[in-house]
Amino acid sequence: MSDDERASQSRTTYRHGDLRGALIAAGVEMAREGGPRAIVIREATRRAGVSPNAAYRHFADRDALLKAVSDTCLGLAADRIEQEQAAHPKTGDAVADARLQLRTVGLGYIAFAREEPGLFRTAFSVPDDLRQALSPAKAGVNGLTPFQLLSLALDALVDSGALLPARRENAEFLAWATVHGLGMLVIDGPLRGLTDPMIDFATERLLDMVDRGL
Amino acid sequence: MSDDERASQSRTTYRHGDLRGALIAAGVEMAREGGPRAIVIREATRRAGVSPNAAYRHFADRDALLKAVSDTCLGLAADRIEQEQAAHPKTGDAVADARLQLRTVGLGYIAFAREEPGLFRTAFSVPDDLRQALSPAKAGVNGLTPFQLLSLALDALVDSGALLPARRENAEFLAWATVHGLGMLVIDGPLRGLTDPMIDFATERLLDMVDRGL
DNA sequence: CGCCGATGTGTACACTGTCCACTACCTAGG
DNA sequence: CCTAGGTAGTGGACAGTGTACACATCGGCG
Repeated sequence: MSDDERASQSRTTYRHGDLRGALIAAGVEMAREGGPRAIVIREATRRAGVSPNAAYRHFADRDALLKAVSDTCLGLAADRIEQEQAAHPKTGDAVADARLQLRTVGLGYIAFAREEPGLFRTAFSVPDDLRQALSPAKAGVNGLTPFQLLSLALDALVDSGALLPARRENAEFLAWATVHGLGMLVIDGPLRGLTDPMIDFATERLLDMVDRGL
Repeated sequence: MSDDERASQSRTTYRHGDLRGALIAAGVEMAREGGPRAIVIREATRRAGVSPNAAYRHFADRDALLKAVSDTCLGLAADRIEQEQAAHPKTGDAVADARLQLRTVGLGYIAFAREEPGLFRTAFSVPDDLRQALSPAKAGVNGLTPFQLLSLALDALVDSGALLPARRENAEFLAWATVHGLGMLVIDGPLRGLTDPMIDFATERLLDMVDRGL
């Protein structure tokens, strides 16, 4: 019987084993269904089979738990982006590949927002800062954060010659803002009622716009 | 002594006069400082000088109040956009004016996000739908919603010949998503730490991108 | 004038975040 | 091997929240 198994059912030991991780996992699950507002300390401890106050050994307060869950969600976003990139193999043409790499970042990002709106909203429900955009806590399984994946794509674009170095600086902001906005508007902004094909189409046009306008 | 004055201090009448409006106003004030999460029924009733349950005569639950406050915030955003437009008088050149009109929508939108982050977040904290984007509840003092202001700007762009009609369809989504994303990232996303000039610069570049890429 | 529907009050309950004192356990040092 | 001390989890308590239910008050309409 592994530690995980022991932790998930009624445990026999006094110590939990990985309560911090269990609380975050519970938080992710609640966020998946109800967004950031659904993250509730007492419910998380209940799911971890532990008394409410045990959470305070690992998180200063609810906001600290929310922050940890939010970081985890960003990591999941990174995973989704990488999954999209894996689904679009390179062709060998450096320029085309670089442009595709940037496009897949956007596609994966939007896909994550649409597939996991609760997690997406949670990821951005907590004030952040550029200095922390590279924090390993926000990274996916491959150790890269969404911001890093975007930066890499833009670097590749410059390397291939498809983007002038003068236009490279801070291009992250433009690309990110564009795609982020679409994600937000699609999941609970005015674009919510749109059919899937319509969203697909809008996504393509948006990415075209970035491609052309960057 | 006006109704407003009577309502704001300890009232003498049993009836409040405009409790619904007072609760929304209180909600806006709380949202201004603490965002959507700070909107609290009991506190709103306290500020209105009324018992907690009185709110339930006017709102089904907290979410209903939140929704009403959110709509009001959208109206305030519309006002801020119109203010920006008023600050950029027309030149007489139809093409230049149309492009400026679109740009001022973006500028006003971002300005609102930066000046009133709490209200901005509140405006988009409630799931919405395109069918309600024109609802008068979301309109500013001139009766237009932000969405309508954007649509008008795009129409002007087509009329002036600066935008091909084929590209007009659903262009709202692209323009809105772009600017909305920047707003979100600036107020509590990774772009938060940026200095004002940096944000100004990013805004200009973003609007250039839309102008070029639409 | 009297009644009735709309508006506000009072009481109550379940639930939350979080503080405090306490307990069970693990482990390093003798 | 035993003990001291820190770490992790428990139990009880409190203030504050959303909200249901029954009741009080009042303005306007017949």
